[in-house]
Amino acid sequence: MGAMSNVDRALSALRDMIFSGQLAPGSDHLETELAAQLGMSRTPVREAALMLQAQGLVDVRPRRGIRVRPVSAQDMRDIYDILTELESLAAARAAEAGYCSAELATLAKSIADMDAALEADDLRAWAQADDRFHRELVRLGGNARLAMIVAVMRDQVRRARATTLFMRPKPSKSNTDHHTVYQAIAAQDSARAHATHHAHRRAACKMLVELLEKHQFHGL
Amino acid sequence: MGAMSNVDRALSALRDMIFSGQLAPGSDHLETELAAQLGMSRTPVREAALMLQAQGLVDVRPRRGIRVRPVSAQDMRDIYDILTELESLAAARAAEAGYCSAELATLAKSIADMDAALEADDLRAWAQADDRFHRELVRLGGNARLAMIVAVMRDQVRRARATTLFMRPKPSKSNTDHHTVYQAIAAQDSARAHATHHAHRRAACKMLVELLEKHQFHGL
DNA sequence: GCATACTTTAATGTATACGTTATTGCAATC
DNA sequence: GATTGCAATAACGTATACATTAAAGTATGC
Repeated sequence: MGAMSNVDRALSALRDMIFSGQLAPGSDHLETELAAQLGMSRTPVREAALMLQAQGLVDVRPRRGIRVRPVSAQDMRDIYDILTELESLAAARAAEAGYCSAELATLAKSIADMDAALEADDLRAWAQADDRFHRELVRLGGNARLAMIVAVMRDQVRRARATTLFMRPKPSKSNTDHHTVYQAIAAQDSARAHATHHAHRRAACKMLVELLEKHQFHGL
Repeated sequence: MGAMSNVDRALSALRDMIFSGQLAPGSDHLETELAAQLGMSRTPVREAALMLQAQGLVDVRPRRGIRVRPVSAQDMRDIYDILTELESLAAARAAEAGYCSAELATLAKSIADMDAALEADDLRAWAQADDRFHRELVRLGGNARLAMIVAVMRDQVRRARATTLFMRPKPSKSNTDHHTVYQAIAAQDSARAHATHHAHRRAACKMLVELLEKHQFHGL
């Protein structure tokens, strides 16, 4: 059933450790140590590390160990540039696809959840719902490769987003943006979906980069 | 010096075999066989296969072997959608960067090479120069991640492009497009660089997809 | 004291061995 | 004849052993 190989376990364990900060950004870790920690041999750890390298989460450097890649403000700008274009394209394509409201239910639900979370001042719940919104939006775009790239880019900024979550201004503008994007998609207004989401992402990027630079984070 | 590991050798050998069609799209290949062919053990072949999977060139499927991923017309559309957005963004960013003409020399050279190749009716040379143009354009965009994604996407359509190279109409429009993009970048006209390149890519996509569908390629 | 060449060491890259497991072929049954 | 269950097999996932190699430490000469 649960065809969970050791490589899968290593992958998800390492991802968790990276996102939780248990493996700090910039820190190095030997294959042997990680293998011992995870209770398996070097082989699956090594393979997992290679996959994480392909996803830009670590650098595998001969004899220096597996390094957790820190994310600078410039990295953030680069990543958001990519996210902005690709997610906006997905929004436009979703609008063109002519989904009925039933097919947009998940998207609507995540927006409602965000509103509720904002009301309740529950930022963690808000962030989760925000995640769902963006994932669903990209799924509706109907381009699997695009979805994969976006997922990888989002993973790269996950730590930074989590760290800055409580420093940000209340994301009420964000919520109205999501509403607008939703309406544009429902109305099959491709151009508006694109434009609105594009602006939404640019604003998010600006805010995050300013936060990072203001707080002098070397690498998150 | 030449720090060539077996993994590196396997990677480049497999890439060559995939691009040349020696490993046909859709075909399966056992780790053991490839290892024997490349004169090494399974380990480096396996690691190389995992990397190629991350780059979307193969699927590694337990007990069915390493499958060379075929590219359908729909894949082509998806890939070109991504390429169109990201390369156009790169063009815009390159224009904003304010490069001097010396810094744009490589770009200019590749355009000149394309013109010369077209004049000489040397399509292979034209394709090579076209490759250089797009690679350099993306490099000038200054976003390393974007460059990497674009490279991966281009690799995925490489075979299909090579196969259809001699079926295409003479790419003279393509050359004038490149000129226009170059001029926009040199003039630091970000919007025009973006718009021109965007249109250029959309046209290329349309032409390729029509070719693929007309000739009923199942997967290239 | 400093630089250089050598030794040592430790981590990786690769090969190989082995247990596990999906698939294939075959036989028995309906 | 088709189907199901079982046995055989072959490929993979993983562990481990070994070779390679870069880095660190050490001794030597100046």
